[in-house]
Amino acid sequence: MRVTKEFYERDTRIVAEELLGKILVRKINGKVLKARIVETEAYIGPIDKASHAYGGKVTPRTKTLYGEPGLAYVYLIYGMYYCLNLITERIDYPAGVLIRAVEPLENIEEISLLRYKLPYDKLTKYQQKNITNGPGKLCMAMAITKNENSIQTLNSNELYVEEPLEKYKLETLKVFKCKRIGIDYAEEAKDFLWRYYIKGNIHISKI
DNA sequence: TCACTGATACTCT
DNA sequence: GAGTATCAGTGAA
Repeated sequence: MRVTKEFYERDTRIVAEELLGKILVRKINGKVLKARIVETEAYIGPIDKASHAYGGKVTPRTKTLYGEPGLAYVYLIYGMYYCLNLITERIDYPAGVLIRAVEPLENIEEISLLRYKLPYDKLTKYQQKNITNGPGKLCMAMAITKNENSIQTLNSNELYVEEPLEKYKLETLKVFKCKRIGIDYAEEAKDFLWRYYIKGNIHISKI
């Protein structure tokens, strides 16, 4: 079951928290990749100096942030890496959730090839641990680029979020909150506790 | 395991 | 032209 529009039409912090444990689905080369979302961050433009759309700033890049809930917002960072966000709340309100880390569940072979060009059993322990534990890494591992920017994940069959199947449900889902990462420039906003992760999961980017 | 650093290209001023 | 919601490689412990 795919998550609904109503799921995204709520406070960004609630969406960020409830995305934990959900399944990110990506269809590529005729294969279906699935991964559990284990770490997220909320970005709420109007009140958040760390957001690209702080203070209602509109540029060609941030246009997607103002779009419908459920849209994918993909942007390039540091010239080399992509980051995936899901748009929340409502049209003309620039807010979204950054997916920071996932845990591969299905077609790990394909994920490994996309990420390292090597089969999974050829990876070092270090590579296996680092396969999807960061926003740039999971985009490499699931072939997400700026081509995927502005995809509506409520309609698309290429990229969307669904409820976990019974076998993928976590028995206990302990959520931890802390400060966000990599936004030291954001003054008071850098201290907001808008990063969420599943306690104890080894696939998060940083303790 | 940790701290440091260079790579890299796009976006906005 | 400056800055960036990051990562991998390096070298030291």
